[in-house]
Amino acid sequence: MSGNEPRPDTGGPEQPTQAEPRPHTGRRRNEAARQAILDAALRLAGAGDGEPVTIDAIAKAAGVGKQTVYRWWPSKGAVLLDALIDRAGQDVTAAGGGTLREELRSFIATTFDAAQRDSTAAVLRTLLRESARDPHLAELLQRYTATRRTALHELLERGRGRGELAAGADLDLMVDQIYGLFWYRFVLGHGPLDVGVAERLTAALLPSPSTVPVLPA
Amino acid sequence: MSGNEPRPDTGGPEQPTQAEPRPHTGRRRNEAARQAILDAALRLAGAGDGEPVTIDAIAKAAGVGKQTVYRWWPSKGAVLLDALIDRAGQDVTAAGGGTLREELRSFIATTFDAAQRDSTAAVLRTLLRESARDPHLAELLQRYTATRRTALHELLERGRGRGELAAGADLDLMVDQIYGLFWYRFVLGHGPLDVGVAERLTAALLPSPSTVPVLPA
Amino acid sequence: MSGNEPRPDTGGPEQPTQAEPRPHTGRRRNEAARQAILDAALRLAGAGDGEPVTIDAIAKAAGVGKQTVYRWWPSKGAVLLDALIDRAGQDVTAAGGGTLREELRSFIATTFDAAQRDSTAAVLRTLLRESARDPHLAELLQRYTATRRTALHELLERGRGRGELAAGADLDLMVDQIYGLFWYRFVLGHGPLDVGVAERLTAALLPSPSTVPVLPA
Amino acid sequence: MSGNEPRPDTGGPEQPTQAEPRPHTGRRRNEAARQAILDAALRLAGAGDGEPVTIDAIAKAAGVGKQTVYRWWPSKGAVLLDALIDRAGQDVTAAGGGTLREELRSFIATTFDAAQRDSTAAVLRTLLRESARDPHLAELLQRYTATRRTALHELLERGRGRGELAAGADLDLMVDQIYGLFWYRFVLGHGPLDVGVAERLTAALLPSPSTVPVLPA
DNA sequence: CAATAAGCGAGACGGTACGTCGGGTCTTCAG
DNA sequence: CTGAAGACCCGACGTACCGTCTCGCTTATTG
Repeated sequence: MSGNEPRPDTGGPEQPTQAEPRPHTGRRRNEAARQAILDAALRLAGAGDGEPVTIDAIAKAAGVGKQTVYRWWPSKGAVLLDALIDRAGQDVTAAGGGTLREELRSFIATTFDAAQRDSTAAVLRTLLRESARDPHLAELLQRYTATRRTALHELLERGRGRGELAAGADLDLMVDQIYGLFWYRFVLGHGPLDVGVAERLTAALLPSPSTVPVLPA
Repeated sequence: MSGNEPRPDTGGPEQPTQAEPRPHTGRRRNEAARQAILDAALRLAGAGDGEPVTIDAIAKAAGVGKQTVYRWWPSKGAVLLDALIDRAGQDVTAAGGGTLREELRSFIATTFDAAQRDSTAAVLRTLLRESARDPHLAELLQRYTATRRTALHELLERGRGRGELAAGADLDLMVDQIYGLFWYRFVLGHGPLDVGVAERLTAALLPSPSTVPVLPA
Repeated sequence: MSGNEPRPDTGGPEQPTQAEPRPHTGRRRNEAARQAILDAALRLAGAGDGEPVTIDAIAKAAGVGKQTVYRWWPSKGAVLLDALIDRAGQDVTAAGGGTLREELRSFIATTFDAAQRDSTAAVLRTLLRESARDPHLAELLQRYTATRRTALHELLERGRGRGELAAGADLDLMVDQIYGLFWYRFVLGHGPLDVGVAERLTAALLPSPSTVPVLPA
Repeated sequence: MSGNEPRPDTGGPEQPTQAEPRPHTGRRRNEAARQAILDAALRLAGAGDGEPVTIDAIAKAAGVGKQTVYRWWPSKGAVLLDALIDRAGQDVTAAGGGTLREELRSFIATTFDAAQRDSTAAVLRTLLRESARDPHLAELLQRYTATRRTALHELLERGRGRGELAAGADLDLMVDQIYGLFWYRFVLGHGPLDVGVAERLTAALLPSPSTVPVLPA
């Protein structure tokens, strides 16, 4: 396949395909090993070739013993999730500072967009796959999605606080409509997840005042 | 997919746990074996004890050779999906004959309800689990969900035809909001899927005319 | 490999590799089917490609249902043995009419020769293979070898009757020395089975009086 | 973690029927597992009940995963052969120190005897069975028989060196007469393999000078 | 001539064993 | 004392044949 470049001190996050020796660090946790594992996990999960992403495969690709993986993560999926958060977690942090409508549309569009990037998409899919088998990962994933829901929920709350949303609006329902549609389309792939959809979804959730006086006077 | 004749004799459709011999049918497919396999699959998947639902287990529980399973279904999940459609598919057939609002609320509530029944829920979860590993099942599952979406889509179309929905309404988006929320909550289990939610979801999608004159004229 | 001898008409003429329809014969045994099965068995066993020679394979190659095989032969090996006897059994019939030494050498040489012919060799090997698994075939094979031993025994007896062998000679032992060496070399293939060996074996068993003093002094 | 009960030297080579846990040895091959596998293989093959001696059965009886068998042996028969050599190989080592006639008779008798012991006979038969299907084992078996032939050949050579055999004697032929008769009778079972036969076979191969005139005057 | 009785091609069936794969635990050994 | 290496036990996988079975057909014999 590809030639083996040295991967000098693992500051470099790129393993070409296989790993080569990395100095032991004695009694303390080897950060380089941790990085190598996360890298390898992302790389394999993101390869998109539908390979099963075995623990053995990750360990081998990272040039690491299986035990070193199990020592620090409880399951394969935990590694993946960790990798995802480490690398791709900050994407949708959705800086505020506009109308609710603008913020929401931006949030949704950014979410859609982040998931479309090939590597992330593959990792997400793999995560879902694995979470089906691994209850532990399922819980981690649930916790992770909870943080995303909370972020969105707070965005909506801020909007409601500014009076841009009816006081009785069911924010949880709105959040789940957004993320539900997102995951549903993401997993099944039967419909687009682009800016247009983000736009229309925003519109559907926040009927424009001119046509639909949802908001109190 | 296939019509189910009642399997008239054999009286009890319940094999307690193990099966008893069943007559050969020569070179024709043995319908009794098919039933036994589907029964066993549902029984095991619905047991809810989180057991992995092996093919060996299904075959053994059905009193059938493994090859007989593989002869007719390409994968474990295909068996489950077939079983699900055969047994539980007709639940949400959404009888018509009311206002769009009533029909929609009923459809959603029925969908939620069907998935809440323990046996169905377990089967659905097992299906998701397996579809993670098995691309073929994933496609089957996708096809199945497509039929459900179509059903819902037609319900909405009829409503629009009766003028109960704006001509420009994005029906696909609405469908995915509904099923998206459903699957999202079903899988993650972070929120309820009860009648109240069905109600509020309906309301969110069909704003009442008094408060929101969405409809023309 | 082996040339295809014509197998002149047989009624059901040439299967090239696969069979074509052959008329049913109603309630009596279909001789054409029998021939087709024996042919197919020999062909497969003699192919030498090391294929396992399945019953299914024989049936398919003969254009015959499995049951038709099982109806007439108790096991795969029985088919092979039957085929072998039918086709190749008469080879070593060892016409008499010389001195014992000449007859014996001829018998041995003919035996060696017959087994060397590629098609026969492969069938024999397959027979041995299968007889290891199939006790029934083992018995058949034993019966068959017994007839060969008897033939050889009678040859020796005739020689002894003519005074060409000591009255106390252990004919059974001699027979087994000959056939033992034959099978041993045939199966393991570590030594030749040619005319020279036949010659030397004969000499070893029938020491010529003139050269008898094998031992020096 | 590692608190396993001692079983300090494994001295007792007999697992009654089922095995008990054995300590891991980390990344080195587990010798205890190897022993357990060989023991189990011999035990099962020697049971004489004609059971097919499955790999699963060996693994289970040895308290070992199937993979551990396949990791070290290419086939079932290789295990058996290994076991045979390990356990029973030294039997016929043919101590020297007599006349050729005595040594040869002893060698043959010992060989016959070893094969008659029930456990060994069953193992041998199983080996033959398996070597029928497994070309790899066939080769191993061939190699093994070659070592036996060599041993016998050397015995004869030593005799010839001492002048007890004619310089032109065809030792290979003699060897194959001996082992040929042995295997022939062993496999077919149509004649005895006892001391008397050993005696007569020796006499046939080494005609005593005094009695040489086999042929009538 | 119809009815009967088999042989026949076909292939599904209940089983058993196969050899492979991946998971998670364990111990050794190099640094 | 860490981390690599990899053997270990386990159990599911999907395949290959086995020998049995029933079907629907064809045809020779019988009544």
